[in-house]
Amino acid sequence: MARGEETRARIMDVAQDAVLAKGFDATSIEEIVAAANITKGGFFYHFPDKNALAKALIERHVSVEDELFDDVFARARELSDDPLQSTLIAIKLLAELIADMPNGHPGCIVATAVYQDRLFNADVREANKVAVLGWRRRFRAAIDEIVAIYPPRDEVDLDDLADMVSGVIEGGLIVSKAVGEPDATARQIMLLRSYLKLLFTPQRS
Amino acid sequence: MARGEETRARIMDVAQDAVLAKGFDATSIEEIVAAANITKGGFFYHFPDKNALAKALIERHVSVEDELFDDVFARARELSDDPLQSTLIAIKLLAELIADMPNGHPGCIVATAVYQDRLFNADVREANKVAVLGWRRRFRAAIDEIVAIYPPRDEVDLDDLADMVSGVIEGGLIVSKAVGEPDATARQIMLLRSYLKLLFTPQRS
DNA sequence: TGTACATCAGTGAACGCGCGTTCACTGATGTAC
DNA sequence: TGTACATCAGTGAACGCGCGTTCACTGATGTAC
Repeated sequence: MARGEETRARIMDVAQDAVLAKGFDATSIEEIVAAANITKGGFFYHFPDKNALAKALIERHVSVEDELFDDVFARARELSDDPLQSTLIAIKLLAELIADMPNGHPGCIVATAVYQDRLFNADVREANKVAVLGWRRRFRAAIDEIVAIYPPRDEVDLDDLADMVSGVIEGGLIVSKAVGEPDATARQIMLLRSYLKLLFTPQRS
Repeated sequence: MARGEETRARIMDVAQDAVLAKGFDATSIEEIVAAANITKGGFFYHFPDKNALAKALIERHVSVEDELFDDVFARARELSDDPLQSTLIAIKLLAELIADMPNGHPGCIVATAVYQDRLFNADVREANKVAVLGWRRRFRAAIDEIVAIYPPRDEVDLDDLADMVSGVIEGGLIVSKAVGEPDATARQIMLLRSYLKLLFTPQRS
């Protein structure tokens, strides 16, 4: 990594921790640079203003999650050729990944941005929207493959069903953090898996 | 309403709108008192400090939601004696209530508090935890009634299932706000209803 | 290979503004006798 | 019924601190000839 890139990443790492714990406005540049061992001037060398940091955090978060989803679905595909089975496997792998995080998943930057959107300019809000729509497209594609073989056993809108993946994760994180049960998120994801199983598994008889 | 109570409620109303849109730290007392037509001194007559406002907002939000849930489940119970049917009706009523909100549901104070919990003292975090555990207890009671008659068709933990109600609503709000589709939350709630239907409806044959 | 210059990745001091909180005070309403 | 006093529901000015941002500067590394 180039000389400056390493510092930039360190700034974003400490900023992300703080933003997830206190929100964006309450996270001061002062404390970020202290934790990252640089000066304020150094911060403004990497980011023109505080809003640019928010945008960078969202975009990095999304690309990290995208890689994670790509990885999980690819591994699942290797384990089964059936689209329903491989999706169920992927969701289980995802739950296991989240369950294995030592102090629980740290939370989702997108969620914090949604509840602080009047702080940000249109750029940041757009990045947030694009992120969630990207997840919808991704999961919708997996669902389309399933539906082509297994007709759903209840009337559902497939985009809504795709959104449910993001929704259950986001909601699971909130419940998990509120009650202080780090693995609650993973268990919520397993319930979503149970739903997909019931919805698409053909009726025996 | 007593003379001071009306002012206190007005402070909380304007504060809640601002907190849901910008987060707690970014919501200044200055702007709250401007919107509520009082002076800063007036604010500190009603709340010893800003943390007390947060706690009051959470507690009021929870009691409002509790009343709403009580109402919805009571109305559903009148429409069916069967615990499964009445729960499915209650969830549908809930979705309709949220769908009918003009600009979408404004969001959940509990969610904002979870993602800003380092701002608050233990009091506020405890109020938040109590809120979510209260919802768990409430929905768990409804589920227990169902399970007594209809065995679940997949292996699920009933507390997790109870948490799923809060989770799907919280997650639905985030997705809804992120993509700018006010009725997305209601549609997510209907998917949860679909899950409960599939999970508990006895197999035909 | 050496030298001159440009760029990179910061430092460190200064700025003005808005924030949460305090406090002495006030005018309207309620209560005791 | 009138008066004295207490309480309620605020006002308004002041405070000190920390914030985001700017800017002139610097030392280390890279590049051209």
